[in-house]
Amino acid sequence: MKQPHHPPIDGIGLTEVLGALSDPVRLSIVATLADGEPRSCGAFELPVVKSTLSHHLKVLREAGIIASRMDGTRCFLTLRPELEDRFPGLLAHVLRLAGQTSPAA
Amino acid sequence: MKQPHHPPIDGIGLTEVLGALSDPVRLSIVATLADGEPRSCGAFELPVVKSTLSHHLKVLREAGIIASRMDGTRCFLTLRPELEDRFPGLLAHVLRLAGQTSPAA
DNA sequence: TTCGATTTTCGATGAATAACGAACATAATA
DNA sequence: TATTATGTTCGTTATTCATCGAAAATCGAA
Repeated sequence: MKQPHHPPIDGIGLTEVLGALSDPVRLSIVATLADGEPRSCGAFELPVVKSTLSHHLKVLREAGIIASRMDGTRCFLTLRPELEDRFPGLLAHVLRLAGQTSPAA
Repeated sequence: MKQPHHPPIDGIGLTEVLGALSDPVRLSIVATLADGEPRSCGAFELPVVKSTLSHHLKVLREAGIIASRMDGTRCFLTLRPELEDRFPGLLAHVLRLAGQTSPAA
C-alpha cells in the first residue's frame, strides 16, 4: 500500500498552482472535489481515458492542490486544506469564476 | 501604424487567463503594469531577450490581459480594464498573492 | 493462488511552448 | 534619403504537455 508523494506546500509556487488550474479537465476535477467529499478516480466523468486522468491527478497532486490516499485498490482524492494557508482564497475565487463562466462539470 | 489585434474578452476562457498567468516572466509583467502606468516594452527589466519578451506580450494580449497601443516606434502597454468585468477580482487576487510569496519584480 | 477491479506506469506521438539570434518592418530624426 | 530606435516576425532548437493504448502493479475476493 504505497502512498503517493505529496510535496510540501510551502515549496510550491503560485505559477505552478495557476498552471495546474489552467486546464479544463483539471479545473473540472478540482470543482468536483470542492464539496469536500472524497472521491475515487472512477467517480469522475471526463472525456479522457484512465491513464490521462491519472496524469492530470498527478499534476494536481504535485502542485499541492489535491491529496490522494490509497485504500485497497482504490484511491481517495480530496483537496489539500493547506493550500488555503499558502494562497488564501485563491481556489475559492477561481472556482467561483469557473462556476459562473462554464457549466461546471 | 498597425495596431495589434486584441481579442474580445467575452470569448476568453478562465483556463486561458490562468495559463497566461502561469509563467514567472508574464506574471512579472502584469505585476509591473498593475499600477496603471502605461509602459513601453523596453521598460521591463526581465531576463529574456527582446524577441522572447515580445512573445510573452503576445500571449498576454491574446489572453485578454493586456492591451498594446502603437505610438511611433514604441508601443504602450496597459492592463485591460474589461478583464475585471469578465473575471472580477481575479487579477487583483493573484497579484496580491504573488506580491506576498515572491519579491515581485 | 487465481481472477477481477482499480490505478499507475511506460512508450509513443503530435501539439504547444519558451528561448535565442537574425532578419525585417516601421516611424522618427538627422 | 540615410540612420537610428523600437518592436515584431521568422527559423531553429529543445522542452514540456496532453493524449492514447498496452502493460504492469496492487489489492480484495473467490
